[in-house]
Amino acid sequence: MTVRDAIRAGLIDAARELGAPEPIDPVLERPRDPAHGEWATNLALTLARPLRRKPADIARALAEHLHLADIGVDHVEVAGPGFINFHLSASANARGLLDVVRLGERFGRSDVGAGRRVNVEFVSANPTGPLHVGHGRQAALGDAIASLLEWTGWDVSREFYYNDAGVQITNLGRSVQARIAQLDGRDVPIPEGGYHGEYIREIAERYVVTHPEDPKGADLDVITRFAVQELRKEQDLDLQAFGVRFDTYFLESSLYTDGKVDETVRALIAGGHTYERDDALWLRTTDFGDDKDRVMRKRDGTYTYFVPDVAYHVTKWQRGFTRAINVQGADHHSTVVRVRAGLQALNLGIPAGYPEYVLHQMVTVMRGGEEVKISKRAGSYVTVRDLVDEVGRDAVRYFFLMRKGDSQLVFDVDLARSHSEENPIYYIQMAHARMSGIFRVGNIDPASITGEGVELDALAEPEEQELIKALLDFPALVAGAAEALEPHRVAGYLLDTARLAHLWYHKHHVLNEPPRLMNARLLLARATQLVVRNGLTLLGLSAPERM
RNA sequence: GCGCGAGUAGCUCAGCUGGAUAGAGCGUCGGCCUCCGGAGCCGAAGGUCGUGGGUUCGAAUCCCGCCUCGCGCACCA
Repeated sequence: MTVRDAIRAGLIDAARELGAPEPIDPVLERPRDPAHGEWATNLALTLARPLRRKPADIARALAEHLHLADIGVDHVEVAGPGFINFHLSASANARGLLDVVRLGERFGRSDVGAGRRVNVEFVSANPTGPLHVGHGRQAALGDAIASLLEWTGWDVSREFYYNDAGVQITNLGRSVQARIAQLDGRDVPIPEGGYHGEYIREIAERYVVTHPEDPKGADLDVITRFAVQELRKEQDLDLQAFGVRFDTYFLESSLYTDGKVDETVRALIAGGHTYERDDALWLRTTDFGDDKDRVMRKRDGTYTYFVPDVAYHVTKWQRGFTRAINVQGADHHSTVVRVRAGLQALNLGIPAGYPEYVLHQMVTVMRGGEEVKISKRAGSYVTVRDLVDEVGRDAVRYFFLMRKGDSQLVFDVDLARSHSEENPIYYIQMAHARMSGIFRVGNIDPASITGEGVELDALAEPEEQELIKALLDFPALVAGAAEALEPHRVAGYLLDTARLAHLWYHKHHVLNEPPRLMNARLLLARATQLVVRNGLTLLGLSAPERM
């Protein structure tokens, strides 16, 4: 039992003695000001109304009923409008370090997920071009969210959905076909809505080489399949460079070949929320909160994109994912209501909030103080691989994760590639490297640090007490970030913790101190190394031993 | 016009799901350390949290109106 849990239990008992109504759920938080102790609760403030007493009186009464000396609470004080502050002894605060080294790489994990299955879909780029910076943000975000869920006990499956059917794919094939014709000396323009990038020309060149039987590019089907295959290969290389792996690649085309789309349409019609108008088939999505109804089947007999989308999500449900999370760019937010409406119209017992969406805003790239213009149509844009090649995988991933998805992200290439302490990823990794350096220089195996026999009250310096608090907060932070699906909290936490680690390292020495002090500080160094490493690992970042 | 998101220090952004005197980095200013260096340390200034109401013991956080910016508003995905 942690000190925090013990305080909580004591508060519940004390509140009960005062006649507080059940359930009693005291909130314990870290006071902003270290002078307010290690923990504080607003319990008295929340009990003021039901008990019809002044908060400060309740706080004093609670404090009198608390018996916490044996768990290391040095003293308790009532402050402000009725907060109760708990001041721990140095050793009580540091006791948690023993858990850190005991749990090692597992410190920070928890089990709220209880092994339930969750599907995390992200990137899902159309195979019509290389992955650009927006996909990069999504790859980093999706992978980190998946990782957060794993850390909190979920059975996670990472999924990539390929839109390899539809108009855009047709445009891709025609674009390549036009380039083949141009190679053949004919003046054929890129069709309207087509793709102009240099990579299209390269695919055309490869097609001609690998398909000697079709030098004029007559077979559009074969060309299209070839182009999709080539681009998928390219995207795989992009993802590989980024260190992201998927468990499942789901092809939209399979929904057609397996009859899932027709099946879904029949089920939607049977569900009674469809109607015919103007030679088209409509779904009454307004029954489920949409602002207007949507066409399912167009006049030309083909389906609109959201029909296969619904069919796709039915397969997720049928594959046993009672929870599904989609990470997408905010420019796709109009699909949210439609997909959910489609699923509701099927009457399959799928919850109304299924699937969950994490939408992220746009990315702009800055280099030399100027914005790098991105234009997909003109074929000039920064790809994920360009970025990884230029600044390294860790910097790219961290920069994409350090802002919350809701805010637009400015990617400063110059900062990302700099090896200075202004660069947050460098600064964090340096903290880890420094801790590792202590063990290297001292010729001590960090894994041998168990904390056994360490005199914890030796860790009495303010920098040590602050660092310890931060380290012990890691599991709660991971749990909160996972619940909110917000990896940026981990990124920010690592930066804050690294700062505390550097401050401690600058001011105090570990090696060559008297044994009592050295052993205690080795424990702290080991715990710091582990927590920073665990956080980096969680975000898909490396934790170098030296830099 | 409608929907979603954002608006917090000069700049880039946090703010732990409603708590105490709103924080960090960079930048600015002042001081210190330094054999070497793409260095380091300490301190200070800097805020009507876009704005006007509301909810309550208490609001940057929740609700409503308005303003500004971004993204969407196709029988494209």
